[in-house]
Amino acid sequence: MTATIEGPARDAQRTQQAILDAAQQIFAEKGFAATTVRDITARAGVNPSLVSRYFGGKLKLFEAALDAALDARLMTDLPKPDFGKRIVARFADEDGRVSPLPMLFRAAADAEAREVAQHLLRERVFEPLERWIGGADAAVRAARFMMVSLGFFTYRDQLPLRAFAGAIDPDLRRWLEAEFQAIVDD
Amino acid sequence: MTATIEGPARDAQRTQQAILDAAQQIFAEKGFAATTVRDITARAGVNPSLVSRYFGGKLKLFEAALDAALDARLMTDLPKPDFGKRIVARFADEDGRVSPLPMLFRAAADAEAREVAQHLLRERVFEPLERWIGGADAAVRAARFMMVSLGFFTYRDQLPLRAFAGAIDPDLRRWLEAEFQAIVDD
DNA sequence: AGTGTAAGTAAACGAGCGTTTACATAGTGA
DNA sequence: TCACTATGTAAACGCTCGTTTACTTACACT
Repeated sequence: MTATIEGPARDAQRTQQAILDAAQQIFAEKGFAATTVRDITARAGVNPSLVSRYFGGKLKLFEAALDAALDARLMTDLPKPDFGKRIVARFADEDGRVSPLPMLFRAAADAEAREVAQHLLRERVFEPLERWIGGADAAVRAARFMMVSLGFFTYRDQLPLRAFAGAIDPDLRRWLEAEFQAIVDD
Repeated sequence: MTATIEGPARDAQRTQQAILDAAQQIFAEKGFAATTVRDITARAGVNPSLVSRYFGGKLKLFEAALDAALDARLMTDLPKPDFGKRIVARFADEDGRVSPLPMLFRAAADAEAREVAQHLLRERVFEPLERWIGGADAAVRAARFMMVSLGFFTYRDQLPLRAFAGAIDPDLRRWLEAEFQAIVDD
């Protein structure tokens, strides 16, 4: 079937990675609270107790999963003149990998995971973005980015009332591109 | 102490109202999942079993609480030429009453309450707004309203990284006003 | 005044959760 | 080859939750 990497039947490192991978997927799908340890370990094919053993509990596993998913260049690698189109393309046209931003946004709504999510969001997303934007009002522009992103992801993933039957509505997409472009333009 | 309305010590109608009031407050504070039936009934000063007896369960109580909080004129009573400033003032400068919009947004993130929240959001918020805006692209404009509102409330209430130390930042406020105004302008 | 019913309470039920404990087993070095 | 240790499992613990059941109490009506 799958071309699994061979090796000894018991490998703690590989087991931890399997748990981490499953955690990233399921946390992204259902958020922190709705995801159970048994969900994750079932997908990883291991015993639920290993989450506490290897990661110190569900919350620590969540933090580790987010930390692993958070790429340093979430958006600050994009060219500013084309930022709007490029960031919407990255957000809307899923490129396969797990996007940590919705995971962070959803976790921020959960009381238990909020502290972890806020910390990572601040240090790994907001502040790099603020520095990248630069200028006197960089903080306000970064806040605008957070609001538009939050609105987009939440609306698309959690209450798609209209304009999201399959692909995103072209008019809505143009508006989003203009919004994001205006954040980096003068 | 309080000028309570007098009457018989046992009054089913008044008890139901007390539960409903407490439910509105606590659901608005903590969302659907994080609120327990015992939280609500403790504030109402009654027994937890009465939620099932009078409302048919926690979910039905949530629906009733939202339905009671949803004023028909959430925003479609505002004058369009001044819509931006007025809607931000209504959102930002809490006028005391419980705002049902954040309650709906937060509930939409919860799997169990999502159906209820989506239904109410569609029928009582989105569609009236769409009709009020009018024109060919009313649906897209209404979706823009949802996104900006979602972003604002979520950022303000759940991950205030910056620009929300106490009151809203003046620059951010001006941007929000312009965003909302652009939705109703041509 | 006494009785029937509505209103409310107390307590327990059953399920699901994260976590811990006790035990089994595979791999490794002497 | 044999013990030792790392790895993994099974089962249960303790807790919280929404809900149900059995019971008590206050009010209304004759």
